[in-house]
Amino acid sequence: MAGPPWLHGRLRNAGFRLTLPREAILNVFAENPKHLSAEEVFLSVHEKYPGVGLATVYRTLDLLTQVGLVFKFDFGDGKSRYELASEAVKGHHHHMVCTRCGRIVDYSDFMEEEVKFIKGLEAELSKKHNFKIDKHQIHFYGLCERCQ
Amino acid sequence: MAGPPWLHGRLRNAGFRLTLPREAILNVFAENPKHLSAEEVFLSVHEKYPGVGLATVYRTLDLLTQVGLVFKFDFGDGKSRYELASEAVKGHHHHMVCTRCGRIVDYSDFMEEEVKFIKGLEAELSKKHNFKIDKHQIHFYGLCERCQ
DNA sequence: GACTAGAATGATAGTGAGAATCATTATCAC
DNA sequence: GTGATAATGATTCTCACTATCATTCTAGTC
Repeated sequence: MAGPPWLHGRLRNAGFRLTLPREAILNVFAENPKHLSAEEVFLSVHEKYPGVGLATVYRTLDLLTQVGLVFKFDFGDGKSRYELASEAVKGHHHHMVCTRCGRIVDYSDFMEEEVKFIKGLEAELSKKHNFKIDKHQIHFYGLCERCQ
Repeated sequence: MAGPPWLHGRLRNAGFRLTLPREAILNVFAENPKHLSAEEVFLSVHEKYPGVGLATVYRTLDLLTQVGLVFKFDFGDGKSRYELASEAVKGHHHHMVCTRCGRIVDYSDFMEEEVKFIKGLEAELSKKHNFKIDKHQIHFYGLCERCQ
């Protein structure tokens, strides 16, 4: 595996080593840019690299989240989901979650207004409550097209 | 226990029975209007009514959430949290979660602007994606005053 | 008020996501 | 290349929550 310099740099700078499982896991996201659960990542990695264990997947997902390469989401179905940060940034979007079938619909409409609004709110709240905000999540819940 | 008519009505209308555990659990929220985990509710109920089991607490919390008397939140610490809906409505607020100590800080500043903005966004999204939105959650994550 | 269908309960076992453990292996500064 | 030590894989463990089922309680009917 090549080991893209941006990954290498990102990990090394934070004092972590570049290993095959870590590359393999990141590649899964690159090939499948969606909201993946740890289980799904594990199955995907396992196809190409059967040696990679589930524990390593969990550890690596935590690591990548810490380092900021991956975003972690919780949509309330009992399992965390992960998404490549570069994807999320390139096409910044939020999520609508179907409370019946669990489908997650991305939307990127009105993001400019939304981001602008949220950033302003963040600034005000940080100041007033002395809370150092570094991340936000907005989720809409309801019924998707198919489940209504 | 008296059995407040609003509770009685709310449950009966939905085809559910009024039972002591259900009243007891609702009373816990009335006495302690915060974001309680199922475990915390269980311990609280258990003091006055040791007969009420954990399974019933979980079932009842689900029920109350369904009926709309209680809101369910997930702040990403592995356990769901619940809050009396009337409280939440009376003092509509959102949450900031400390990623170090897990503390949850409520804020109700700028709610009017926020609600107005979100409602507009909801309407647009519903129309465009044919998604029937009935609930939203906004969470800010970061470091609280004490943890910075 | 007694009777009854069936909803709700409590005790307990089961499930499943994720964390902890530890001996072994791989990375990388030198 | 070598060695310190970070990372891994296999496994076990934890713990929030669900399923099961015999028993109890609610509420409508008489």
